[in-house]
Amino acid sequence: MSVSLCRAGASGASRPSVAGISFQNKCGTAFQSCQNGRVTPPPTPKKPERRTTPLSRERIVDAAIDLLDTAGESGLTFRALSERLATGPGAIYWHVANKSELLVAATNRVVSIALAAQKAGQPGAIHDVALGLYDAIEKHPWLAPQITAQLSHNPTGPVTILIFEDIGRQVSALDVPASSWFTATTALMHYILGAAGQNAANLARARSLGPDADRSAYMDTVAGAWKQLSPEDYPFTRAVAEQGLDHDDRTQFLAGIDLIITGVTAGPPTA
Amino acid sequence: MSVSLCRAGASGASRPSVAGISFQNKCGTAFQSCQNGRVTPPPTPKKPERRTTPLSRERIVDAAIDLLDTAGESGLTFRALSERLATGPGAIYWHVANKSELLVAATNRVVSIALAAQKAGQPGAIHDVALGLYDAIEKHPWLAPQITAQLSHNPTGPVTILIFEDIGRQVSALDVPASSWFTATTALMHYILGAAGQNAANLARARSLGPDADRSAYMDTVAGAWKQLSPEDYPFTRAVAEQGLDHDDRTQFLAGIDLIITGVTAGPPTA
DNA sequence: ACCTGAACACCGTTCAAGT
DNA sequence: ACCTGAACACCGTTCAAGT
Repeated sequence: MSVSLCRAGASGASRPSVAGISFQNKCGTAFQSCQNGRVTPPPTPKKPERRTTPLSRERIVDAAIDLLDTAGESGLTFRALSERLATGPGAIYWHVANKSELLVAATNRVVSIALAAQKAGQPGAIHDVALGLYDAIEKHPWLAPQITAQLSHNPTGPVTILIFEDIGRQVSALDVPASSWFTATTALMHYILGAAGQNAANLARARSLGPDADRSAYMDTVAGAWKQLSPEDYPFTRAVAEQGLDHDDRTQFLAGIDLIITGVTAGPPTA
Repeated sequence: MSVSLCRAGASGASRPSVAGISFQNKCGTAFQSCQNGRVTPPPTPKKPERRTTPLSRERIVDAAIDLLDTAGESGLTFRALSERLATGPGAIYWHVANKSELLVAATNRVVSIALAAQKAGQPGAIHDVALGLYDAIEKHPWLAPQITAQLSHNPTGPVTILIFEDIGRQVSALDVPASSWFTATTALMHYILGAAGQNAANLARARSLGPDADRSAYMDTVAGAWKQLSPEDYPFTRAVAEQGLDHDDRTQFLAGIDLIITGVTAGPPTA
């Protein structure tokens, strides 16, 4: 009964200990530090001497998302975070158990908002869900790796179920037998996360090459690199580079979605 | 002309500076440390006083893969690595530029071997490629996150091209227009990495729950957790849990592959 | 040419001490 | 109840010094 210290256990409600799954796998993921010399420091609001509003889990998660967006995965640090919140690093641990939990909360927040945006059950609803995630991932480049990691580390966790449920609901609205629901939802989910993550990374890298270079210029660069490959060893990659990489990322993305949906509705080829 | 120090620049050949792509994004990824208390220390061979064979890039990569396999992503440390190699941490930097490059080399090695195993151009060849990657990822649970990260960080890097080329070659052998090659290859690639990564993580977690619990028992646990969800909020996930999660991971995996292939060969639904 | 190992600048996390 | 900030046990990486 008597728990010695409340700590982040107070936030236990948002971390359901679902049915016999023990959370012994408390590893989160983080990108290793990336010392690039001059990364223009984000315009910190002059470090207010002491914070006026009290700390809260919500404010911490807000700040974490902000830091992630502006400074990347390696930018989220308890020290940087506490500086931005005008506290010591220890203070954060009162509201959040550890970095892993913070990352889960941040991911959960962003994904929830992204999925709440779209309407349900209409034709084209799969496109809506897919694009909702696509846009969120483009806006938050750290999101795709995070989601993937949380899918792996905690298949019964909130993020996993949020996404699985949302995509799956659209799949079940399709006219397909229930036996193929799982396969279809899984395939869509992995494609969406993979392709959207790839796109977000491309975009980020395109930007880092200078503000003048846009995405399509960058894609040309990639195609250019591929064209240098030896034709004997890499005939396919060269051929694809030759026909040029698609410059409209969204139609390219949706083409993949439609491909999978076609496969779902067409049914198995042999059986 | 005169390069002051050779260092890992000697290994520059394996790190092609492809066509105008500057490698300023030298971030790799690493899981944060996971202090689980008692992780049975791997049976280190009694720490030989001093190594007899000289260090080499190859031996370092070997040891890195070994460490990754036995101690996980967080287990790969320059200190742990140098201990296993009976050196100081600094010695490794003579043969390898940094941790990122080491991770790329390890990934490249494992992927190369996995893809070299299967025969080309036969019917069912896509299954062979897919299962080759699937098995490698199952054997090396750190592989899927690594491949994904390298896909994102370096789309013209060796790992990316190796996989893209191999899958794509099978796609181009299918009877489909070249215009759909890219979409099909991309969809297959993301599905394979996502699904195989998920499976590897499940397997690892199943094992960590005790050697008695096997994979299918673990899947039952997941399904059990899903059944606890509220029927109003999560009708789909509950329905899927109700019909039970597939216990044969490989057929489940291949079902997804076939679904995508069906979509490819059936052509676009509307256009 | 290759290796050594102390040192540096970071991390996440803890915890006695304050209010 | 909530916060502070020094301290701990790590990291990756560097580099003068050795052979």
